[in-house]
Amino acid sequence: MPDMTPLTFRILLALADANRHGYGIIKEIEQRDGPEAAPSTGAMYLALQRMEADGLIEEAPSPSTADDARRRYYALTPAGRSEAEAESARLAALVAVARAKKLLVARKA
Amino acid sequence: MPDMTPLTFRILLALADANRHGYGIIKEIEQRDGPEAAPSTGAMYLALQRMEADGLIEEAPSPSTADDARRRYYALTPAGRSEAEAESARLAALVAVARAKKLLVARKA
DNA sequence: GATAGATATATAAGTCGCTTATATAGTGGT
DNA sequence: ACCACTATATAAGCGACTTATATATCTATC
Repeated sequence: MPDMTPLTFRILLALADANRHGYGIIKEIEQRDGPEAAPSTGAMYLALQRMEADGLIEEAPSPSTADDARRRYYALTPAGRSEAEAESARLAALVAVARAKKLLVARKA
Repeated sequence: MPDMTPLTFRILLALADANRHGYGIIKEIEQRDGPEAAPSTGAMYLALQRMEADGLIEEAPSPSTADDARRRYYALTPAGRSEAEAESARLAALVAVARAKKLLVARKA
């Protein structure tokens, strides 16, 4: 199995510190990386379905009783966290190569 | 335009410090990341064609007169280098988030 | 100088994930 | 009431990758 898609990793990353719902993940990416980087709703909900089927995430209870009933929250499974860690390490290694080849000027990560 | 594909970035990365030919890039990735991470020949040559059409790379002369005549060498264009730098920065930012969310234990990059 | 295995490039068929578009409906502010 | 925003979902189409196949050269060994 080669590496996961960039969107899959971004979703795992978003869920790493808190359970979130699809639309909330989109908004989080939008705030952090700008509106251009935000995935479409179509991509997001298809990705969530696929990731749940793959056992990377699972549905979680709403964090508040007064929450919007439409929201479907997701949490990382142990497998999902493990995959996220593995991909993080792979990306970190890639960034290290980029730095060695002078593609990154300042040490930012 | 969203982000480039992982394969595209790996190719740009491979060409960042030297001109290389398709098969050589595959072997370089295989040595650095293991046999599982190596792209298929089908993916490689299609990617090279696409990237040349997109102006990210261009064909370069053989580095040696005694070289294998079948090899087609490629070099980064200025646009290709610029894109590689931009994607490197994006990935570095992503790795920084992964580190902040405790997905990376040791500082490796 | 024949054979074998690695090297090297290329393309077709099929799969899969993302884009674009559309649909539906609840929520919150004025 | 109205309207924009929030929220999820699915279908059609496209593009990138996988798998498989084809072809040919190079290098080592016998």
